[in-house]
Amino acid sequence: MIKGIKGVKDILPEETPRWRLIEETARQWAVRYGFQEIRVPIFEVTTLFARSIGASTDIVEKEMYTFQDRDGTSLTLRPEGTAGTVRAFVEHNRAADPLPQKYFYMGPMFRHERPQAGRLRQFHQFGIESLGTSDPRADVEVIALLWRILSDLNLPALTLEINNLGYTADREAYRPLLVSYLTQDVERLCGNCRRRVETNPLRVLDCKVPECRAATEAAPRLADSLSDKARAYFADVIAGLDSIKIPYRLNHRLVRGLDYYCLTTFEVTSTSLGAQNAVGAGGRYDGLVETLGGPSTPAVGFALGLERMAMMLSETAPVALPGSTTVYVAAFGNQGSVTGLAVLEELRLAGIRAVSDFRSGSLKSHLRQADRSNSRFTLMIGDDEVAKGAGILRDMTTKAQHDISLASVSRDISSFFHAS
RNA sequence: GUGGGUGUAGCUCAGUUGGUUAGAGCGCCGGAUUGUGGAUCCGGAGGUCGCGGGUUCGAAACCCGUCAUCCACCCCA
Repeated sequence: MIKGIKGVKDILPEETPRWRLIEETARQWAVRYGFQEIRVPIFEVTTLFARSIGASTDIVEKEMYTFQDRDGTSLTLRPEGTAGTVRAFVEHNRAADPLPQKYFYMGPMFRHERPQAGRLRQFHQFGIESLGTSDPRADVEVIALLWRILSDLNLPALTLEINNLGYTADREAYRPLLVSYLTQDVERLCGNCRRRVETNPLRVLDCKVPECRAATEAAPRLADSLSDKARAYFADVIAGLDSIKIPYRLNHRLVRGLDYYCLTTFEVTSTSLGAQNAVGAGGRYDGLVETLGGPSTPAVGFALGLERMAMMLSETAPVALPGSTTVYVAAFGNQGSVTGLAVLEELRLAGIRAVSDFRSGSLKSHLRQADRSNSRFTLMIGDDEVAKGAGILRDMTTKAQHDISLASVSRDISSFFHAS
């Protein structure tokens, strides 16, 4: 038997209503906030991701699905959505468009990681990018949208954490301070963090290993190295969140994994998720557009993990199953079967939801299927009915039965619906 | 990449210190006087016991390997 690929899941019909609810809620809120949908390719030239996400990140170093095209160029299945969106923005010179550029997207992402609860190799994200606005209110708007989507779905036990990473220059100034502090006694750090001191010292701050947390407790804080401009910007973001009553918690340890973030970073986690507890996260990335060859363009955005949302949704609200079918056509016997097929089609053309189980030969088994399919009515058509030119419409709850002329089924049934 | 748990019917799981044709519940199909559903009763279909070796007179069970899956580390949405 050919099986699906490790870490790649099927979303079966029982689950799709839940997914639709999530997707439609996200889409609806994004549109309400003035975002427009963009659809970008699922694979891109490898250098796009290497350059935007950061060459020394785990994603680029060991998690990308990279392969060669026939002409030898290196292509990669997108591990996240921002790079492709920004590439499209630059490529189509959207910066020249005077309107605020606010996009949302959703779709599959790919990362070669070890599968775990809430972590898959093909997973789905809903993301938004607000391009061209450096006003703190743009940050607030983005965070508000994120919070609204999650709250609207009633997802449990959510916490929004926010931090200020400052400008690149601020981090440049802070980095040596932190490094010299950390190198004082490297022995206290976990193996990973010892390496990080060299490669990406800021990441040491949000290491979960208790020893590392203790070691960094008294470390110099990025907040103290921030420029006045960065502080002022962040203060405005905070004030904005307060004014529209978005609950948040400051977390000076919050350092995002992707290289392109600056100033505002944020993350929403839930305690109901297990180890992979981030539902959504994002931040400002003012330098990225320029890095990718576009004009200097400020930007903020976030991404939501759809399967993590789906996990949480199943705990709280069981989503209604697909709406019940309306008419079950029970066609049996030689003449009945032939007529039934035509009637079935006619009902559908008339906009009526109609089903039938072609395996059933007896009226009894048809009725069982009708019951199982949750149909409100069953239209019974046997040879006798064909001879009479009238089928029998049975209301499955009241068991009342009425003759329906086969010559004008769809019209007669429609009027019958309105009557009942 | 590392560690631990689990692999028996479509699903959830039993299977006693290794012992005959491997079971249950649910689901599925059929029947209970000839064309009327859900309940009940009866019957039926469906399993290479993940796979490959090994130990044994005998393995679903014990040993080794392997694969899959889940959870955790790591990392992240």
